Amino acid sequence: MSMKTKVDCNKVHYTDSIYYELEQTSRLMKKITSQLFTKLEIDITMDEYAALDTISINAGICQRDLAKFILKDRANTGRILDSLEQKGFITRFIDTKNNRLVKKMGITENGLKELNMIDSKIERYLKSLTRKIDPADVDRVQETLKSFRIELEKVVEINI
Amino acid sequence: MSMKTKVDCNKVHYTDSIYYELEQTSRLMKKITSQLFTKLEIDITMDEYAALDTISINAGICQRDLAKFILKDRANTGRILDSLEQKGFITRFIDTKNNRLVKKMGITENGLKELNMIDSKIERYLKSLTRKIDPADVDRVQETLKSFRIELEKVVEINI
DNA sequence: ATAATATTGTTGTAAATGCAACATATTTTT
DNA sequence: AAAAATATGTTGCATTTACAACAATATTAT
Repeated sequence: MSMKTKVDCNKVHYTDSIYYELEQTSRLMKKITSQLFTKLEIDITMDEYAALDTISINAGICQRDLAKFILKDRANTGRILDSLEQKGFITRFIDTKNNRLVKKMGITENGLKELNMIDSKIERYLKSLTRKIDPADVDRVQETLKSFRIELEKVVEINI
Repeated sequence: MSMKTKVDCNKVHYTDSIYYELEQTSRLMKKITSQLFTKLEIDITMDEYAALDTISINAGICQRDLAKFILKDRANTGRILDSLEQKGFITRFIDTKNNRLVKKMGITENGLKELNMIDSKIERYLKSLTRKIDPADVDRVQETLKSFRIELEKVVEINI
């Protein structure tokens, strides 16, 4: 056996790493959710849905803080909010935060209705995805991912 | 305590689900890796890197099969390969698979050199990301993610 | 045999995304 | 007080992406 072959056999590949596994799984999950939204004729995007849910939890949040939550830049966060506002699911108002003028927002009655409607529509579909996995494993993965994400947040340069 | 408040407190939010945790962690990881590629002045994209690694493992793979591996559509897979070929990291050649004409590819000497160079450059940076996490947890998460991904692959409609 | 369907790759296009530049207002520095 | 730096949101643009349409070839159905 040549040295070259031996080295190649023992080589650690990026595509076998947890980083790539994470990306692949996430990409698949995103595609499935997107297909679900289309199939169920949900009339907001997945990003809008995530933003709406975040707003429902953090009432009166300003745009930049929301951007940090949803990991989008300020530009695209603004665009997502334009769409949600135009559809009547949120209201935006000028306020101050640390003596600065900011645009805050809140979910509307219709927005809450839409959010609950989507939740109830997708719940059983999403749950069925993990039916083959031990629920304890699911919880453990979520916990570890969260710890991992918190470590990542310390390292990443966020210029939002 | 009003019923409304009680219901809202017990509400299960999408943004607290493992699906969203997965997306958030993956987005952060991608951003960090991208910043690393810029910082280390690596002159191919992350997608090209993943494709190159996949090609190095699956010599003689055709474009469509590669597309399935890297979860891109045929169009963008072709574009990634155009770039890798133009940089001299892969060679493409016409061949047949099941009696069909296909474009197969292989990694070049320079491509392998580039791949190993990138691997050695990023290895310690990536490893340091999980230094606060128990290695056993990392392995377990990767295993569970893989099982999860395999389940997802059964559900998703892949028209590649 | 002819038509319909399937496989593979490419091209075109519209939407999403990130990034830089800008506008406005406030704080900090000199 | 004037200048520089910071915070917040918007606009413009170049890149990425997904999806549909197409071209070429092979298989299957009628």
